[in-house]
Amino acid sequence: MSTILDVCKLAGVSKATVSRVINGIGQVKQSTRENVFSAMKELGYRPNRLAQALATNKTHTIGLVVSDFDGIHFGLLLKQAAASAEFAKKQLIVTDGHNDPDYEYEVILQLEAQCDAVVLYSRTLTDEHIQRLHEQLTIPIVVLNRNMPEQCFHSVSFEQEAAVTILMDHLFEKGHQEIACITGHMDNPTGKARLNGYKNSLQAASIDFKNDLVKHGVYDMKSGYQACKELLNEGITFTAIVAFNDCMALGALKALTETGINVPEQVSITGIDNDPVSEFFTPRLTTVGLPITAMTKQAIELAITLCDETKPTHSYQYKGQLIERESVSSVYTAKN
Amino acid sequence: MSTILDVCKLAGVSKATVSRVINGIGQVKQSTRENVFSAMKELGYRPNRLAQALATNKTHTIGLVVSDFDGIHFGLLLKQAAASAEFAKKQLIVTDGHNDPDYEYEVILQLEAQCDAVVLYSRTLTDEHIQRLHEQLTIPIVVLNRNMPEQCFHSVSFEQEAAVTILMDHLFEKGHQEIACITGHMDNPTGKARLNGYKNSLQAASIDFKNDLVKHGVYDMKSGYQACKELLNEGITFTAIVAFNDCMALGALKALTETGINVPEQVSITGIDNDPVSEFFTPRLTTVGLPITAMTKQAIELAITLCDETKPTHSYQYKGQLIERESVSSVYTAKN
DNA sequence: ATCACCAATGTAACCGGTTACTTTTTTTTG
DNA sequence: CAAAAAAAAGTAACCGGTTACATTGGTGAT
Repeated sequence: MSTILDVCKLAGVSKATVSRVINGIGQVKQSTRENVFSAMKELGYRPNRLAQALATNKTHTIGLVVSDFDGIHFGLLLKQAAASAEFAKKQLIVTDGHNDPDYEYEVILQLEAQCDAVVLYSRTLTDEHIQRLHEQLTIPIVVLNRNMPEQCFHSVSFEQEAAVTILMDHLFEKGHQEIACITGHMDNPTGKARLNGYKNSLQAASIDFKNDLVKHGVYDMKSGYQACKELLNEGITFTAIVAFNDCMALGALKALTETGINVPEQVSITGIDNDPVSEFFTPRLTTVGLPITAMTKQAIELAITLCDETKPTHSYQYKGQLIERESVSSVYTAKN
Repeated sequence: MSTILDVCKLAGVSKATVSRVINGIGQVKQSTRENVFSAMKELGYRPNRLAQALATNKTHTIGLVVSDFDGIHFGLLLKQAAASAEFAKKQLIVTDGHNDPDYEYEVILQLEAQCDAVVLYSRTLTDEHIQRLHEQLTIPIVVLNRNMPEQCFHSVSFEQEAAVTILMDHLFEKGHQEIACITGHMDNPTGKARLNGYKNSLQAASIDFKNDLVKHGVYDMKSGYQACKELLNEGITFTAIVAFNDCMALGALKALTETGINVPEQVSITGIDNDPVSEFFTPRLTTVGLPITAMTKQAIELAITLCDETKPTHSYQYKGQLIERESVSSVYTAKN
């Protein structure tokens, strides 16, 4: 790999001049500029980003940290992040935290010198972790898809509790009263908020909360399948399932189908996310859309803005919307 | 962010000594070492990776470039890549090429200064692109999941043609003769190889190739759905579908189900990949497993090896294996 | 006490760029 | 045509580390 010195020699000028040509700033005679360009071309020269970053203290890079690469949103999330970053001519570095908070914490600290800002989509870090990071890091953080209790972060979040409320209300409207719940991880704010949505909806409808109707999953199809099997094995009656994401809802769908239970005739199912695959199952899944693409766009763009200017912290809140398909039926027609 | 100079001042030693302590090389008196450590701790110091990389010409980073973030393998691919990299204490930088060969090419060149080796999982780059990259780059490349015509690259690939052959043989065994084919992108070696598999299998079985039975998709569910709709609309008879990946097979399944055609009673469907979701559809999809996790592990480990030593180029070839589930039935029992 | 040797530490150049400041060259102006 | 102003180019310090080499100080052998 050729360096700026090779270009200097070939073009017969100093480093400063080459640098001026590269960056298009300062005064350079047209003929000199052309010489330098042709020298660069001849050598296949491209500036070393590391050296540039070190000299300017600007990396033109956004770090994106996710707790785990196999989350369901990651297709859309990464795609949009990459698109937004490219649009602003920033490099995007994506790293995962292996679902291990300590490792993830370490990864983010490591990223500090390599990025101008970080977007954090974390499931495993606690609020305290994030708080500590915020104090420790000299680069701005944008927290994505997580409701932070205090307003001291830049964040782009989703109204988790409302998402469940929307589903519950929809099911109530259809006459459902015995509604099972398949949660996600309960060790983080998202899971807790969604469960609150479930509980509060029941309370608002004056229906007793029954612990037996709640099973815990981990957001993948398999755990949804297993949770549903448990419900069935325990002989609990329910006419509908609220799963905390589409994957688990589809896993539950499989469990019911396998057992010979018709969805939605006998049991209705709902999810959250509007995962692209949900449309391809039969029946197509009724769900609450999580606008991950829009949220990601917002977060990356915010991070990019923060590279160049400081802004007062602001939280963007997104709301879910009910997407009605065929996995829910009225309980009145279902009784048979 | 504190620098090595801050540590020097606080510990009362020179940069060289601090550097020795950081890297654990050279002679340092125990008491000095302790002083330096406590100074580092007090300051929350962590070495700047960029500066280290610039000074040593070693980044301890592996670059992973994918054509597009929303490919179906990326969950497993990224997860394994991250795991293998962490295991070797290397940083992993993941970048996508937005499905644009020129952009992807540029991205890879940019990565040169930031990585010790690159793993390339590209759908859009041509063989010539890769050849040129190979000549131009000073860091080693490992090509993942792509059969390179010549042996001049490190590569980890999959026997694409054989994967289709396996499926065709399976269908022949079950008595199928009229087998439709839903391809992926035909502008790259993978698609071409798989189509060859289809054609050659037909020829080996003395069945005429019919162009009408072949529809082109783009590896996602929607295109599988549409391809299947076309087949149906054109009124072509077929008893089985070979799709070039699971997603499209599942899209086709949806199209058939919707039309009231029973799978596998009336039409059998097969895919390629063994995508985790395939097990959750009804019927569960019969497919050829693509061992993406093992392949990724191999590729990353190879790349890591190549950071430190040059090795003669070697191609690792992986074979698919038939995973029989319920989406294929015998044509004899199917006739009704 | 002298010398050799080795452990411990420091000095300074270097990695590949950027940039404030200085010097040289060219152009403008009276 | 000389002086002033503007343009063009160069010099050298700096970013935050590493490392070859030089220097210092202490130890044991003679």
